Formats: sequence, C-alpha cells, structure tokens
Amino acid sequence: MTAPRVRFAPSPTGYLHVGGARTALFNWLFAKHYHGTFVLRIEDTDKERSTEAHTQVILDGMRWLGITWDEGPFFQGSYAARHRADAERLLASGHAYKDFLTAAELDAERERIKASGGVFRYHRRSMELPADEQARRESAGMPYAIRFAMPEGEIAWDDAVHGRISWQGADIDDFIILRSDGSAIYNMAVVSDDVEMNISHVIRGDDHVSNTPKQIALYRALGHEPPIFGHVPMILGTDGKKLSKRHGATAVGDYQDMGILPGAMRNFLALLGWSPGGDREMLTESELTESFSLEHIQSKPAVFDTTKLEWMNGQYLSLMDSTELLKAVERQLERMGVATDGRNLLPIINSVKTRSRTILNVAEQVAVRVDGSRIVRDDKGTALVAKMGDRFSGHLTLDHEALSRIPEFDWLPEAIEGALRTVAETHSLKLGDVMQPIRVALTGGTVSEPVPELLAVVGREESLRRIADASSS
RNA sequence: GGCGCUAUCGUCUAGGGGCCUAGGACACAGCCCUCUCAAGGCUGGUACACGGGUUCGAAUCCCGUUAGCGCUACCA
Repeated sequence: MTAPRVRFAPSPTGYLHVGGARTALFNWLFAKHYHGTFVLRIEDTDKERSTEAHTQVILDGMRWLGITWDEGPFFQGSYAARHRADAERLLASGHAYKDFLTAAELDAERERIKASGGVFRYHRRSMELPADEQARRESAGMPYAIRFAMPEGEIAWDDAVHGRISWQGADIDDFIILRSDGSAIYNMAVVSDDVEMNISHVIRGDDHVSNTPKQIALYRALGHEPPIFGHVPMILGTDGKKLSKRHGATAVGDYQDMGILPGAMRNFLALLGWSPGGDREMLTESELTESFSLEHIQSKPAVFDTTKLEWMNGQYLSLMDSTELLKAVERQLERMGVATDGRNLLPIINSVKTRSRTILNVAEQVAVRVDGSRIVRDDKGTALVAKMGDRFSGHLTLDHEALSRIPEFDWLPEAIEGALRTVAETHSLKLGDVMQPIRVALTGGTVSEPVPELLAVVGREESLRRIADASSS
C-alpha cells in the first residue's frame, strides 16, 4: 500500500469521548502501521455549539493518550470559501439546484405529514415551488439553499471493515449542501476537505455509514475518486444502548482523573472492537502498531465495561517502575491535600502499587503511610484498632518493645521480620496475631503490604508512635 | 414506518468448512501460596440467537425469522 493519509475529525461540541478516542486511535495506528500521515481536523462549522475550550480538551485528551498528529490541527471553519465554491460548482454543473423553500416552510410541511401519520420525504418534483413563484422569489433576491440532486442508481462500496455495503440512491432524499446563509452543511464540507487534504482512507464510526453514499455521490459529482471507507463499530453502555453521559464516565478526561494510566487506556481502547488475533492482550505501543489492520476490526458493537480496564490498569501499575508513576501520584496527593514534606515516595509507591488498580488507589495508600492523620477511621472517628479490644493491646506492647530495640540504621524489612518472628516464638503466639495488630495500628485497615515492609516504609519513629498510640487507646 | 448495519460465555474476544466434545482474558467460585490483601499458580461453571438450506462435514457459506443498534435536520 502506498502511504495512506487518514484523518480524525472531531467536532468541538463536547469532550473527547471514549468512542471518539478509539476512532482517533485506530486512525493513528493505521497511519503508523503503513507509515502514512495522520491529519487532525477540527470540524467547527456548527458555530452554535463549538467552543475553543472543547477544542483544547480534545487536544489534551489526545496528547495524554499519546496519539500524535502529523498535520494540523486544521479548522474546518477556515475553509468556508472553498466549501461554498464547491457547492456552487455543483450547482453550475447541474448536480445541484436552488431551493427557495425556507426552513420554516419545510418544518411546517414536516409537521403536517407527521400529523397525518405519514413519513416526511423530500421529493424534488413534489416539493418544488410553482415556476412563477420560483422566479418571483429569485428576482426578489430571496435567499435559497443549495440542494444536491441525489442520483437514483445503486451506490455501493467495499467497506474496509464490513465488506460490501449497498444503498439505493432513490432511498436518499436530496440533501442540502449549502445553507441559505452560504455556509456548507457537514457532508459538503467533509468531502471538500477530504478531497483537498488528499485523504485516502476514511476511518470513522458506524453512525456515519448512512452519510457514506451521500459523500460518494458528492465525490463523483465533483469528479473525484472516493477514498476507501472503513466504519468501526459503535461503543455501547452496559445496557446495550449507545454510550452516553448517563452511563457514567464517558470522557477521556474522566479516566485520567480516576487514575487510569494512558498506556492502559490506549491498550484497552485498542482491544475494543479490534484484536491482533490469538490470545495477546497486553500490547506495547509498537506491538499495537505492528499488528494493527482494518481487517481485524470487529463489525459488531462493543460494550464499554470498565472492570477490565481497571484490571489492565492494575497490570500496567505493577509492571511500571515507581519513578514513572511518581509524577501522577504526586499530582493526585496534591489534589487530596496531602503534604509529603519532601519525602521520598518511591519506596512507598513501590510497595503499594501491586495492590492498586488506579493511581487514585496508590495515592490513597501513600497518604496513609505518609500522614498519620489519614489512618482509616469509622464515622465516629474511632480507629479500627480500638475496636479490636484488649485482646491485642498486649501484643502491641510486646511488638513495640521488640521493635524499639531495632536501631534506625537496621530498620529494614529483614531485621523487622526477624524481631517479630522472635516475639511470636518466645510468647507462643501465632505470627498473624503479632503482625495484624501492627497493620491495623499503622493503617487503620486490615489490608496492606507485608507488615515488615509496611513498617520499613512508614519509618521507625512514626511506626513506633502509631503503635504506642494504638496500644494506649 | 423506510433504509442500513450487526448477531460466539455476563463482558472484551479467538475462530474465516474438518485442528472446536468452541480457545484466551475480565468478572465469579474453589484450592495452593501466605501475617492480611493483592500479585502469581491450579481447578470449575457459563456461549456459537432461532429456522431452513448448501456440503461427506458448518460457529464458519446462502436464505429467512427474531432481536439489537444506527441514520432518516438549512446538527456534526
């Protein structure tokens, strides 16, 4: 294949959706695989809903995911003149015609048909104004929209993911390509831009298949060869409906905030509707680009289930080096208002990350270890250790004695474990009864890394203080 | 309503006529490991929507039914 040119063309009317992100990812992967070019084009022709802020959020989301573009971002709004010229060229060549019907007249007709139980369709002949009225409006200089005269025959294409898809031109209404204010409608603008930008493959969501026959007709009328189209399946919520806000987090930024790693998000998204074949699931960026192909894209929609995303994130967390995680954890701690006093967080992150699924989890655990006031308490402010009763306070006293004999320079997991095992043996206690009270005293919870490691990570002075506090309460 | 797309475990998927008494992963259950919880290892249950063809043989090809989804704007 000659180097393809693809594009991702979001409209800045909302945040970067996971569906949009996946479409961008597929385009990017495809371009990378074939050493092609990935163009970013912001489709801001809907001036009512498009905002600069949304554009920034979309760009940030893409950068976060590591999806880089080779050209752009281009803004569709700045090509209005070309769009209009193309529409007028179609008018001049007889592929389109003027429509003097106003939006209000059209709406009224739509209402009328609907009220009588019919289905509205725009038929050129039946909707056309009488010739004299037409002429009157034209000479009066009344505004008109330009409507494309949809050819009647079959329009089919070999879809890169679905195979052959066929439509009948007769089933498609003549559609407006230029508004009466002179601005182009979506399908016109897209085709005009894709032609201009030399796009060879249009990879987009399934919700666009019904636009494709219209766009192919436009390409032909304009005298251009249509590109190859590939329609990737929709992403659904857990109820099988199109993914939307009411399903919870749908914006890429939401997952960033939840402490998902970009690599995990990218890996997960890539596997939603695509598979490298076989059993491989954890894929690096280069494995992804090497094995990516349109042929392996699933043709059925996929449900977006975050459980597996979190599992995958946990895998990335344990695989990644603590130094790579440091920045994200620090940012999270800052948001939580935890002061780290310049402490070295690396060993702490290292010991809690295998028990975490998100950066948020990591930060919460780091917070407890770094700041005693973060110890988990119940609603009444009582630490769990108090509820354990007197049974273990004696053990904590023994622990405290033994641990305080360990000098600062030897405050390491091995020495600590040795001391605690000795306590258990000399007092004929179960190891768990010696260890678990410490865990509760230090964290307020019953779950953590191995106790010797926990003690090492919290530090000698602070550990002894927490144990003393707990045994006296 | 019309048109189009789709249909393998609860979910993501492998599979492209015999290798499938359908494989992997998440989730779930149990066991091992073990001071707790994860991680890791092992084991288990759960799926080819339905009905017709084609074929020696169909999850795989064809047709129909059903269901789901999408589109049906002077939105994108």
